[in-house]
Formats: sequence, C-alpha cells, structure tokens
Amino acid sequence: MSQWYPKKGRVIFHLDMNSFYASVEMAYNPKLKGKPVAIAGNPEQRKGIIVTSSYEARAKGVKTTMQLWQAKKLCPELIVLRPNFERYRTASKEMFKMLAEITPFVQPVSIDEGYMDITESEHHGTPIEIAQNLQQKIQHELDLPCSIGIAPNKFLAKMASDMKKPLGITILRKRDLSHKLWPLPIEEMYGVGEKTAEKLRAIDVKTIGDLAKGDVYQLKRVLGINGERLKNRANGIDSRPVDPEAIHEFKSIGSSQTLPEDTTNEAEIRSLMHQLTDNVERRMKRKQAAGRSVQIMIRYYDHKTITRSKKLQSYIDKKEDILHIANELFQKHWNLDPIRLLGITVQDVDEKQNIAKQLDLFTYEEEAGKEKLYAVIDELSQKYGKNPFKQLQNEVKDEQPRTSFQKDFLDDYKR
DNA sequence: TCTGGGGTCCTAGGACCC
DNA sequence: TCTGGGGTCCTAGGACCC
Repeated sequence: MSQWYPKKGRVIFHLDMNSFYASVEMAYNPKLKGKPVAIAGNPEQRKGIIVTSSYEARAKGVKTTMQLWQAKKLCPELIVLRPNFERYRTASKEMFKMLAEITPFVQPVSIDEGYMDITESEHHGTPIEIAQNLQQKIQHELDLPCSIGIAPNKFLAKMASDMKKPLGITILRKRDLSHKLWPLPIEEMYGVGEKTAEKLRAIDVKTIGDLAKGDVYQLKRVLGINGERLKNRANGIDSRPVDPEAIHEFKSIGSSQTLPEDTTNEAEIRSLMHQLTDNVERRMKRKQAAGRSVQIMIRYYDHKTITRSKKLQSYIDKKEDILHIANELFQKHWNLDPIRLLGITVQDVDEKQNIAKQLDLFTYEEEAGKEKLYAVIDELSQKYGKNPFKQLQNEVKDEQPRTSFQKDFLDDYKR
C-alpha cells in the first residue's frame, strides 16, 4: 500500500539482475563462465530466437530477439542453451528473499528485477552500504551479478540501474539530472518505445533533456496523457509508491503459441486450443484465481493479428468453460486464412477469496438493504408518480447508511 | 527473411442510460 | 424527433516492458 513520508524524501532501489538466464546457467556450470552463451527457444521451430545472452556474446553483436541463425553468424562459437525456467524461478526466489531481509517494501516487477523502498532502513546502513552489501551477498551466495540504481523515486532508480552494467551501483539524485539523465537520447528513456520516440523526434525532441523542457500542450497533443507523464518523469517527478502487493493484483492469465507452420488444419488448431486452455487452467489453479472474460488472439500468415473477447456474467476457472467460450469466439471470427499463432487469455481475473468476499457482502448484507430500498421506491412511485428520486432524496437524506449498498445508493441520489 | 511469449495500461467508438 | 451533455460498460487495437 502507499506510504506517506512527511518530510524527508524517499530512497528507492531498483535492482536488476545482469543477463539473468545466462548468468544462472553459468552459476550452475562454471565452465561456461567467460564464454559467449545464449538462451534460445527451440531452434527446430521458427521460434528459435535469442532470449538472453552473456556479455561475451553481446560483445559479438548478439542481441535479444535476434534469430538464432543470425546470432550464430555473428558468433560461430556461441553456446546455445534451452531455457530452464525452474532454475530461474529458484534463483529468483532466493534473490528476493535477500531483498526482503532488508525491508518489507519490496515490489517484484519480473523474475529478475524489483524495487525496494529503503527510506526506513537506516539501521542497515547508508543507502550505498546497503547496496554494496546486497550486491556482494547476491554475488557470493548465488554467484549472480546485479546492478542497483539508487534514487528518490522509481523512475530515476530504474534509469540509474541501467547506467552501469554489469555489477554497477549508480546514484541518481535530482541535482544529477542535468548531466546524467538529460543528455541521453530519447529512445533510452523507460516508457519511450519505437513509436513514441519517432513521434517525439518529429517535434524535435531528441534527448531526455529536450523532453524535460518540452511544451506540455504540444506533448499532450502528440502523445495524449502520456506526454505529460513522460515530461514529469524526465524532470525527475514520479510519486508511484513501491507496492509489495502489486504482484498479487494480476488482471489476466493467458497462453499463446506460434505453430510450427502456418495452418488451416482444424484438427491441429483444436489440439492447440486444448493445450493453451490446459496451460491457462493450470496457472489459474496455481494462483487460486477465476476470471470473467475470455479473449482469443489469432495471428495470420501475414502477421495480421486480431483479438476477440467476450465478457461473461459469472466467474469461470474450469477448462471446459474457458475452451467453450474460446471455441465459440474462434468459430465466429476465423476468416479461414492460414494461422500462425493462437492465444487464449482469461481476463478480469481475481483471487477466489476476493471473489467470495465480494459475493458474501452482496448476498448477506446488501440483498437485505436492497429489498428495503426497492420497497421504498415502490411506495414513493405510488405517491409521486414515475420519477420519485427527488422526493426519495429528501426522505432518505437523514438516514444513516448501514451497508455499502445503501451508502452507494444514497450517494447516487444526492447527485 | 519475416521476432516468442508473458504481461499492463491507454484509447476510441458504440450501446445504453439519465 | 435531427437534438445537448455526461457517465458507464463492452470491445478491439496499439504501445510498451521484460
């Protein structure tokens, strides 16, 4: 939840594991150290792309998302490994345990990075000492390198951790912005991708500094609300709290897969749909979750991609239910062209215990309140005709709401 | 020769209601 | 009956990140 710091500014860390998958493989097999290593998808299929690579490989020009054959061409001695996700998850858990020893305010962002709010952690030392100790501990006990950014907010901490790799510690204070942040080209800013960079360059914003002193109205015109946000960030303004609960507030669970070859074969498609749904069901079960909307994604041979979704009246979590809706959507929207990729996602997801809470509240307390209020409306309709709301407002304005439904109801009619 | 798979957030139009 | 404005929900697509 959000924290409130009356006077002093916050001290935020962003910790980023360096070429995480490759580093974990090296920790398991030290013979790999110092060699160009890459983790890639299945090379038999066309999804053989580079997921991560060691710094030795990067030095030869190997980059993430590059096709395997391209990487091999640049670096013939490249050692290519399949991903071992279990290993990465294990290493990740150990790493986050170490962060949690320093403060409860840890927000994991992905398997290999997270934020910490160490404002109240003085008893562990100065921020630099804490960062150095943490980095060394992760290095010694897990044999894994990381970089840490130290700053007064999340955005600056994120930019800082990116500045020195591997094994860097970078402090980015407000007074450092003009010489450390503003000279960077706009496309290096977190939150600015290819499209946004293009739009910004078109209005002569080429560096983060240009963005920082840009005209808000022009930025809003070009980028919408994001324009203002990016300008603020460029000026070192970002009040987002470090939220340890965020990781539990997931909103969708999905699975998608590229086929070995483009296909129109219905048996193949059906089999993939089953596989994807199995996958989604399993992960929903692991998270004790249910969802209220199902989306399918179809990518055609020509890369054209459509998504189609359906919102449901009730929560579902069973394979048959998910598959049923997914099939319905697929039958309705497939244009019979060859398919390259299929995806199924359950959206509007929540943990079952939360859903139960919502329902309990509704069924017990609120149903009762509802009945009473409906009776009042009926009665008033008799008295005043079709639209009793004005009168109702007068009659109930002194009432103390006893349930949240009543409160909402009263609030509604005080408008 | 077409870049995987897992996500989040934002936008925009249409339906519907007051 | 061609006419304003505000709000919410649903759906589809786009941009971005790791």
